[in-house]
Amino acid sequence: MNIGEAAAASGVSAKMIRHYEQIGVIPAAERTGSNYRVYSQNDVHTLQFVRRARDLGFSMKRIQALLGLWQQHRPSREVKRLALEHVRELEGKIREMEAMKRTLEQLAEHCHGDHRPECPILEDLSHASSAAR
Amino acid sequence: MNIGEAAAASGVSAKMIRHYEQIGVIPAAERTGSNYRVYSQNDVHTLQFVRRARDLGFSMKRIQALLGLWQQHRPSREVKRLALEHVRELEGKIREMEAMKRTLEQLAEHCHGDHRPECPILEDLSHASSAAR
DNA sequence: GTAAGGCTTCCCATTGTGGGAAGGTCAAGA
DNA sequence: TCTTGACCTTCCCACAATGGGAAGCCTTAC
Repeated sequence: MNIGEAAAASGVSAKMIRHYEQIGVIPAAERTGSNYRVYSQNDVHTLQFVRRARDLGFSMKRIQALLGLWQQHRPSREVKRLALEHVRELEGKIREMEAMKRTLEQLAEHCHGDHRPECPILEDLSHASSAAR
Repeated sequence: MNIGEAAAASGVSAKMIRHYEQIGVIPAAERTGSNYRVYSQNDVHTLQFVRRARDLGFSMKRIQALLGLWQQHRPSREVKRLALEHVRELEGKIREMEAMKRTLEQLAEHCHGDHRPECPILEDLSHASSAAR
């Protein structure tokens, strides 16, 4: 099948399929005589794997690693390690964002939000001192 | 003072100060005869404002808006609106990431993480069907 | 005067995705 | 057979925010 069909079947845009090929996450597809990329059912499966991993927030680097582990039937140890590393990063980002959110909510709570220019939010921003990260 | 000093005093790197000037978030600094940028205490204050807003996760677009509202003593209504918009976006991202985290933790929990290649994480990725976003 | 360190601009890289242009290809219908 | 529309190709540009580094000018202290 052509790239468009593979894109529809995998949920990865044609643009992205070419990109993944270019950065080496997936191998270069075979070509027809007229230089069209050709995909098999198996390739679509690989693309679905990538898609799902992206949906779970994995970086392309880790996805490449996961793909390798999957296709070569390597020990699950590595897979679990990668996944838990990712979970730890997610946790870090979540905590950061929650701290921001809390700070902003507290500031906004005390902001009248009316015609007056006085505003605890601007107060905070203009007297930088507290730490949110 | 020169850009290096302003950077040290504001916590914004010289590189970033030039960038903010270039994209119009801060006005172009005055120059000395030898083309060095010159900053006042007031400029540093503005940079600190930007820094703090970045720490709270605001996008540069919103920071530009906030700076305008601050410097022109505009009604706090707008400020509050911008802040709450940002909070809502943070919430959305936090929820997304928590969903990913939950999914991954559940999958990892059932992964032996040993020498065997069987792994529920790879199982999930290769049978894409569930939705995480 | 010279050396060190600061400043200037310009280009490149990151991460993941998309838009769009210019041009080749293919299939179906008139 | 010719045309047309839909598809494919590559190449460049964009986003947001940040950093690295090069080449060259300026300043300051010794």
